[in-house]
Amino acid sequence: MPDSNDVERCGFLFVHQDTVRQVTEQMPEDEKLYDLAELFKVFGDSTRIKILYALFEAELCVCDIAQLLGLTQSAVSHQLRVLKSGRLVKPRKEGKTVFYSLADDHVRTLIAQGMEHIEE
Amino acid sequence: MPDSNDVERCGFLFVHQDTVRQVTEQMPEDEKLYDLAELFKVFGDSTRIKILYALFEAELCVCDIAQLLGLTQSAVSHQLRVLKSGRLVKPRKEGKTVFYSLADDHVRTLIAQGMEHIEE
DNA sequence: ATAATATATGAACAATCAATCATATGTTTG
DNA sequence: CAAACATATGATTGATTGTTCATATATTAT
Repeated sequence: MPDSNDVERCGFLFVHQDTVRQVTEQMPEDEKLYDLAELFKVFGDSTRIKILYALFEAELCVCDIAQLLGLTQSAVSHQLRVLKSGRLVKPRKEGKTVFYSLADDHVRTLIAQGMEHIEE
Repeated sequence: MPDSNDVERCGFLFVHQDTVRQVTEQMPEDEKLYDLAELFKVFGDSTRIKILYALFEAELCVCDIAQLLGLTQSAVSHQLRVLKSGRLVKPRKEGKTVFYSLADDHVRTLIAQGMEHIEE
């Protein structure tokens, strides 16, 4: 029987205060959860995934990527902007050309982990 | 100077046929890339991220999650449906109550990796 | 059987987003 | 300087998405 500290709703929640406290305590702050969702959102588009995969093997310029994936230059540029603001790719300017490469190894790791889940 | 096999566009692409071949060869099939994007899309919402975090510590029923996160039962149910179809959570029915828990460890790993990227 | 409870589902609406088109910026070449 | 080229950006549009509200389904209790 729940004691006076317990708020009984749907028969379960708050029946075990310690579990609730544990869940609440380990929950990161809202802003972090929001940022995390934003990060995954960047991965959540097949065009951007393709661009990242293309950059797995080589540094490529915008035009290269567009040709390789059969996309318009504009579409690629817009998506690179998203990837860049998520710090997943980084640009290197060389004259009028801009080469993009993966920003760090988290990109590879995350995609690899995702693939594992898909393929299991 | 590019040889006859090279198609010169924007000055770079197809200048090095081997790089292009390498990029093309390691690129997974379109359907897999699409599925991968779909998976990340599931992680790409702060409500769903919150639900997953709540399930890190404990198996919870729909009503528990709703109360814990200050959401309506309907909203939670709709999102659990998305998480379930992405095989990120699994239900366990007990009478009229349905308890949800994380489907496997990829969820934890992926979120942990994402957090690393956010926090660096 | 009826009421109460927990969850699921369908329709509707506002918000977000990716692609497109047109154009701007910036760099090199003649 | 003007033309050509690589990339970036802004506006628009069709499509997708998360929440809400109302209701349906399923299980338990009276």
